[in-house]
Amino acid sequence: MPAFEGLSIGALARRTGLAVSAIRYYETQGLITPWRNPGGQRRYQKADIRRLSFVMIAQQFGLTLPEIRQVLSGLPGNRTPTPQDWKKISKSLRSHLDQRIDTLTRLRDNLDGCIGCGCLSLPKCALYNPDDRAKSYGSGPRYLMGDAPDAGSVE
Amino acid sequence: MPAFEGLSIGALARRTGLAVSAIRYYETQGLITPWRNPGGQRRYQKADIRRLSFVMIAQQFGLTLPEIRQVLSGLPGNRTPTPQDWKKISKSLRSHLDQRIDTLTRLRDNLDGCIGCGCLSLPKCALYNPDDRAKSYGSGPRYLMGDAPDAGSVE
DNA sequence: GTAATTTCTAAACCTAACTTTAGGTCAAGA
DNA sequence: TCTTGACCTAAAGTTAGGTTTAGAAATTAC
Repeated sequence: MPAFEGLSIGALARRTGLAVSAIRYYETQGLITPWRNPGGQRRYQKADIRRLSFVMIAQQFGLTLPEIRQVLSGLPGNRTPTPQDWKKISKSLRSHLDQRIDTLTRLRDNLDGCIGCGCLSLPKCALYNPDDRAKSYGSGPRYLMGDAPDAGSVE
Repeated sequence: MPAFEGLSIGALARRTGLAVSAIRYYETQGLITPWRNPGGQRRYQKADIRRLSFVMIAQQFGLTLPEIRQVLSGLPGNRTPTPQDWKKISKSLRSHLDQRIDTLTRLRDNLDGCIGCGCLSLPKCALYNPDDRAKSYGSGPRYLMGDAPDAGSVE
């Protein structure tokens, strides 16, 4: 059996279902690091199939590429990852996912409260300034669904 | 009490916490429709505060602007929406949210299965081709997390 | 030994959801 | 009235996550 010469980028693309251009792009983002053959073409380890599959799964879970890079940095750099290694970082994925589910569930419950109580216009509405507001909206508090405290009713 | 002359875009921005530029952008996307004063400046109804708040909430829930436009089209066009109207379209938001939570929960359970059984490299891994794969990856099935059926083990 | 594929790089292009900029107008207050 | 701040339009810029294009070099297939 001949020495393993590495997968070409096209072969890796076929094995993962990714586009060749996407694989090159992931390289620029530090998600995968091929070596080059004498002609300058990229060559990949078989373990990179699994690595890219992990990237795809993590993306379905809503992680950004920088986040995925962070998670992948939990893999050993000096050897091919074992199933135990993958198990470990999969758990880190899982906690990401748990958080997102919690957030959405909390938002849903808040929305239910608003539907139930008809308070859609009140500053004390449960939707007001939930923890999950990502942005900071400039200075001072903001009142979702309608009214500032001093503003009377919405027409 | 003088007639209500409408809110300026700046006033609306202050009341909702949105940037003026965002409100103008939402107009191009058909999410809000101001009228113009004699000088050509935009003027908004007070009910538009609630409308934009709804947009912001729906965005937190992960809807795109076209989707939000669709949901908002459930509001009456000929009169100011009542609390009942808002309640109705909030329920439509809720079903969006339920779907997303279901999808994520299913993905999480699949991931758990993979962590538990150590099958991360198997084509029969629960992560293989879940219903939630958004894209179609070209021709034929794809094998996530590593191996094609004929491919031997990943190194 | 050719011809057909693949791959290479660099740069431009794409969508979503906005923001920023430039140059000019409108409105409100002292 | 004058001046400042708010507003106007159009166009270009921004970020994420890629794709497309162009022209050249490497590989593979026959």
